[in-house]
Amino acid sequence: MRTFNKQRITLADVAAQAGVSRSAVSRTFTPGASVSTVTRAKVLSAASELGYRPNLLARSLSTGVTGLVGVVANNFHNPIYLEVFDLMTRALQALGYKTLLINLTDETDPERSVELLNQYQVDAVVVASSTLPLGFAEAFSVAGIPTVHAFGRDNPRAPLDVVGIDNIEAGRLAARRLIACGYTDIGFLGGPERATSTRDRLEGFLDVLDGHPTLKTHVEFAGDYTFEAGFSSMASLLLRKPAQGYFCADDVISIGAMTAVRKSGRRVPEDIGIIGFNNMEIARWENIRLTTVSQPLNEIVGVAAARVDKALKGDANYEPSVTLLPCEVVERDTLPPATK
Amino acid sequence: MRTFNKQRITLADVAAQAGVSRSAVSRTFTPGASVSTVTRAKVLSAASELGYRPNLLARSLSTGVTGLVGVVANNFHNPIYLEVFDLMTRALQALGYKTLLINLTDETDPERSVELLNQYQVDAVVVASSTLPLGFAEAFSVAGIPTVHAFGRDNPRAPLDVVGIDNIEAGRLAARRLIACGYTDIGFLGGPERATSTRDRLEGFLDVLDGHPTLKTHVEFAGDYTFEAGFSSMASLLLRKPAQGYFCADDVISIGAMTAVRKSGRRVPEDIGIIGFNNMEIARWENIRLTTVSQPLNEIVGVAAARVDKALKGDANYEPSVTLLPCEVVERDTLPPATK
DNA sequence: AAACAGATTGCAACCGGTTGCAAAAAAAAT
DNA sequence: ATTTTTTTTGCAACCGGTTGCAATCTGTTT
Repeated sequence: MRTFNKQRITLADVAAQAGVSRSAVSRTFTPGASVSTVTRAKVLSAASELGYRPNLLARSLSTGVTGLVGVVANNFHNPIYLEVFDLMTRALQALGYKTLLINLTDETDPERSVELLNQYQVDAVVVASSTLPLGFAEAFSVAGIPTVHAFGRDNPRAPLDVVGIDNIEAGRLAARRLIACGYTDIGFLGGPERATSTRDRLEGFLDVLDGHPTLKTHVEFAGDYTFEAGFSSMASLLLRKPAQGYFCADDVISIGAMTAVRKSGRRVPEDIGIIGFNNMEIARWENIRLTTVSQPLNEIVGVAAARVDKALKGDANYEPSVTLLPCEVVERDTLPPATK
Repeated sequence: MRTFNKQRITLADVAAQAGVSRSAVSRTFTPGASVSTVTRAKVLSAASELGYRPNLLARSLSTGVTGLVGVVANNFHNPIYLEVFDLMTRALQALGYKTLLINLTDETDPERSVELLNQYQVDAVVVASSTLPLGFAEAFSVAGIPTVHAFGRDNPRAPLDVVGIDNIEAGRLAARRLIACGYTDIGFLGGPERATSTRDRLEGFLDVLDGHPTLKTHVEFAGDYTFEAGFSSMASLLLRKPAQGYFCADDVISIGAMTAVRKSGRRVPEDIGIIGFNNMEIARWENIRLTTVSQPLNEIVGVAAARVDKALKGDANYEPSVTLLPCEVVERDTLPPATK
């Protein structure tokens, strides 16, 4: 059997080698502590000679800080999250934190999740999801874990950091763009009906359309952020009388819908126009070229990481806050040009 | 400023409340330790009354086990990894481990990574990448961290756990399938030329074709696992004399290539056939329907997690081993039926 | 040269658990 | 009822660091 040399050099070893006290060694590795240049040098050379690496665990135990940030996610089917994980881990790593990835796909009980997080001893958690019920982020916060909800929305019940986009405004944006096509019959094809993000976008969408009483409006929910959901929703819409243009809740849904339209013999955008949401990489592909609303992923993640940092650095005037970033429509080939 | 109630109930609190020693409490929470049923009951009730949760950090300090498993990745652009993360986190969570996601996208120095991992105090690491240079996994292993390389290949220099697919055999599989189309001119469109996965697949591919000296063979590298790479590689191939059918290193590359073929006015599979690799979700989409070689993701991840567990459980007859799982081609619409 | 302030150092307690060991208690054997 | 065996318990040391405090060492100031 192979054994791994877990035997590590400790503080005491270095102290002995350098001929100083353990405190001296500790202070050498604690930024801002008081050590003379000569002892520091002795310690440093002894340390590098022995290959000393401080045990972060032990440090955590006395300082009460682990540097672990839990990243909670529950949707591993939408490619957008791969990008989110990439950006998030890099942002956190750059700030000196470690990313504990927690998969809550199968979890329905906020309390159990809190227990999980507490066990994991995370300093903070960022909930990266627009579909996780609000109760979760709330429960984390109530349990005393600094929480920032990325892709979330304001939650008046538990004051916590939220950073995301203004979904209501995004809904308006899409509605205006569809109206600008000259459409008189406009559809909304949402994701999961219960998700607050969907509901907010619908609110903004209807808000704009309410100002145009002559326009007809359809509202439908695909139920899921998947190709199949988009495809079959659109397929069944096509059997009835479809609208002229649709705002879909997600690029993947959009592509499903678009595929259904084309399969029925109709053309996009000539017969039916489609505008998506997220501007994921696929949307740029030559065979897709989806007109879509883009959210500033990079900024959202950056702000989320910065909020975590601020909360943990014990900034005296830290207060949970809500940051809503603007979206914009990126023009491609699935919507006719704006004319009005 | 908001403060978080980090003040936790400790062993001592519970001991006092229950009227027993701290050891008794500790033992109650240590499976297999010696406690009488009556004290256990006292402790348990005191604990739940106070809401006691053992501090895993402190436990780790004395036991030397953290339960943290580092998952190292460096490619956040291929959707396949989202699925990998999903499966991996769930598998590890199910075994009681926590997933530390480590993004090595920007890292080129194995030594620095080892330092990172050591700091992170992980019990083990699973390298989830086919493109990370072998030196990394090797360095981890040499540093004494149990390492399993998922999607890796045998590395004679450092004996470590490897679980993946038989890329050579996968190359043979694809070659045979293309030959069965009756093609006389067959192409290989690889990913990054240096990646061992690509090289192995090419080896198997050529191995089969060597047995058919009458067939013409083209070898090309897209260089990157992206749509654009596939698109532009194929576009430039089309300017010269393209082969009749191509084995592409990845589904995303395949889709790029397929798009280029169609854009040039040629048809898939009538004019040019394509077989991809990975069988990712997109490959199933109605507008893609890519014939492709599927790798058993679920099994790979499952085995990887199991190996980690075995190494950490201190199984006496644990030995690093290489597990190569078989692939299979899944038939869809981008290759003509097999006739020979 | 004496007095004093500031910088450096080491001691020892602490973070919150685990565990070897010997004493105490309970159960079994004589 | 006494001795032996087994089980339970608490003490105290330990895991590897941090840190308040008092003691020591410097370097000034007078």
